[in-house]
Amino acid sequence: MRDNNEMPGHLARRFQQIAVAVFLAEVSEAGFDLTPVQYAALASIKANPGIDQATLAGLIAYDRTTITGVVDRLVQKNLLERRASSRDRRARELEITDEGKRTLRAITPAVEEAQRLMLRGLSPKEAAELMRLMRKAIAAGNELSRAPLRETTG
Amino acid sequence: MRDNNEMPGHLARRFQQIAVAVFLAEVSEAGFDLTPVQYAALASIKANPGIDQATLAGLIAYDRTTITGVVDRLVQKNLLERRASSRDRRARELEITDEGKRTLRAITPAVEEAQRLMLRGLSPKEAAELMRLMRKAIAAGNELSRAPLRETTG
DNA sequence: TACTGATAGTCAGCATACTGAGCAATATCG
DNA sequence: CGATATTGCTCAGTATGCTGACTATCAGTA
Repeated sequence: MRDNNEMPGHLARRFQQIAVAVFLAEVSEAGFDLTPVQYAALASIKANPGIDQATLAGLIAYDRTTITGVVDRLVQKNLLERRASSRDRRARELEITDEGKRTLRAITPAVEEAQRLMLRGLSPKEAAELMRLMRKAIAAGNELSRAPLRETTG
Repeated sequence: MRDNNEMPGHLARRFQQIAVAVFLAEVSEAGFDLTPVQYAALASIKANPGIDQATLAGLIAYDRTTITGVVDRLVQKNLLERRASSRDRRARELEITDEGKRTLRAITPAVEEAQRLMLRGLSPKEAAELMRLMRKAIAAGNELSRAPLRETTG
């Protein structure tokens, strides 16, 4: 069998596994209980008030069915409000609450530290190169997953 | 907010998301129903007959509790046998079945093609560099997840 | 041998992620 | 306008992955 270390799929999973562990550890240490996708959703909603779930899903490249549950839990935690859209009665408009904004501000240093920590084995130049190569591979494969990135907000 | 494209955690998740989608698509097209972890487990057990679950988990860097379910499903599909160890009555020895060997052989080209496809946006040199950098980052963060890689078979 | 600690496996519970299906509402085109 | 296609969201079902707890067993030691 081919060595796992020669399988990009294995390396991708492993790197992401560590990234998630580092994220949760830093966030937990800072006194918060927020997952990576919950953070990404919260930040995107703050930057795009009133965004609907489908557009949000496209912005952070998550499946719509996953976003339903994520938003459920953020609403449960009083970090988000979900209300019916007036323009399109199928859609749900998402708005961050004051508590959501406070949480986002307070948690950001831990998130930044986590991003730094997950690359701690690399020099700054290597870290930049890793990110460039991941971006390039991702761009080429964007349409291959069910949840591609969609850059448009409208 | 920092751009998602500047967050290594986001890029890691996205790359892995595409890697899994490509893997499942290729394997499905080849007529099989096997997930990445199921493939990794099957291949490791073939290479290490009679391995116990904890050692297997260490070899492919999965959590023990995840491996329990994975092995359950592989046994269900008649690709594995799980039996009590004679040396250590806590342990379960894992053995690949003939059908498991046939499946592994038949599925390998699809798996190789998936590994190639998930890097299709990169030149060979870039692909090699991406893998080197992921390996380096992973090595530095190995102990940060609950399921670190353990290279020993004994 | 009795005690203590570590290890192998499982389980309950939770949160992603996916497939496929379904409903309601909107957009499009004849 | 009316039929059709598309879109936004949700749900059921399945499979990872994790935390924390539990049982059974083993290993080391007083």
